[in-house]
Amino acid sequence: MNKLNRKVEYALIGLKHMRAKTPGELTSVKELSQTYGVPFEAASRVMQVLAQKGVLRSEQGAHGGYMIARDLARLSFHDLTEMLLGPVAVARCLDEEKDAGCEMRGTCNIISPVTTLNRRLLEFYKGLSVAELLEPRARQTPQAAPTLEQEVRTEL
Amino acid sequence: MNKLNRKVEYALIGLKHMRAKTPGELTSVKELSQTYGVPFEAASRVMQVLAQKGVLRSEQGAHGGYMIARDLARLSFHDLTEMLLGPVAVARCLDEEKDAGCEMRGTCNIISPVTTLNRRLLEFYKGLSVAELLEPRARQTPQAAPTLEQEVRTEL
DNA sequence: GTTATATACGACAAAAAAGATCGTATATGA
DNA sequence: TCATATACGATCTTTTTTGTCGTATATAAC
Ligand code: SF4
Ligand code: SF4
Repeated sequence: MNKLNRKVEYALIGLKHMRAKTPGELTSVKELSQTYGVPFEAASRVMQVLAQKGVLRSEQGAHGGYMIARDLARLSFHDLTEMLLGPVAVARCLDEEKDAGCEMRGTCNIISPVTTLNRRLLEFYKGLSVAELLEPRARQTPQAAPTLEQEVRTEL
Repeated sequence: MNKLNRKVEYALIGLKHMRAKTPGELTSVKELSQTYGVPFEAASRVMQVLAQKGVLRSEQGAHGGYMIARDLARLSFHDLTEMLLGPVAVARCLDEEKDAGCEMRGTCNIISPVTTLNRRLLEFYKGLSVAELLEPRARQTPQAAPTLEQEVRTEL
């Protein structure tokens, strides 16, 4: 349920990688591909979109590459997914971009609940910044393996 | 992005339909199919799962059908999707049920962010009751939504 | 008891979406 | 000029989703 799209994963991989570099240092897609094993063409496409949207800045030529061009704290997870996958649409009848018609639009009794869910989910994604995702608040040593356990522990 | 699974839609359609009936009154899948145009077999499968999980009660025989058997205010959206689609797993490496191996598990740099996202999304879905979705006027989430893990003893 | 109608469920097939790849063009530093 | 980078349309493959079929079982109505 709710499996993340690969494009979003590639974006996060690239952003996290670039975040660790000194400002101004470039990252080529080849570097990402070799380091993390992501498919070159697919990742390249993602970076192109992010550059086009202003999240990254691209440098062409022999030693070109990408660098972060926007404060990730001001980039919500919603913004990211919208750039790559289009607007959040919990049901096909809510998707205005692609005219995905639903055959039971006339008799459907759950458009109201579905609209509610869509709104709530949207609020959730908009309130979650990419920076927050990439850098959890808890200070911790990067190399520790059992970080999964640590991070799952949430303060309530 | 984030399109709802049809199974969940069929469940919501059925639940909303049954909710409007007087207590004790049954609803057959045929009735749902004819009223809303949902495919019979698919919807039938969904209702069977919900009955098996205790959300619905089934009555066999000539004039059989289903009825709601559990307070929907105590059924979170997370519970519903878990019954029908398995646990929320934002990335395939987080899915423990199906052994969906990821080829870049060893080199991946975003397991931490992905885990964070998964946790946050889980919290969101757990805090959203089906009753609240179906009937927006009564916003009564805080009541008893979070601690449902006792009831959802899934043993297969 | 027979029958009509309902759920129960495994297995298969069609459809849709996601994901990866190919081919070619363009920019630019060395 | 050449090697290497991004840019991007088009296409193919794989995976996931969705719907259908066939058969078994339960039971109320007759
Ligand atoms: S079933 Fe109802 S809610 Fe789902 S897509 Fe069709 S119309 Fe929209
Ligand atoms: S890419 Fe990283 S996060 Fe995504 S599934 Fe593979 S290992 Fe998990």
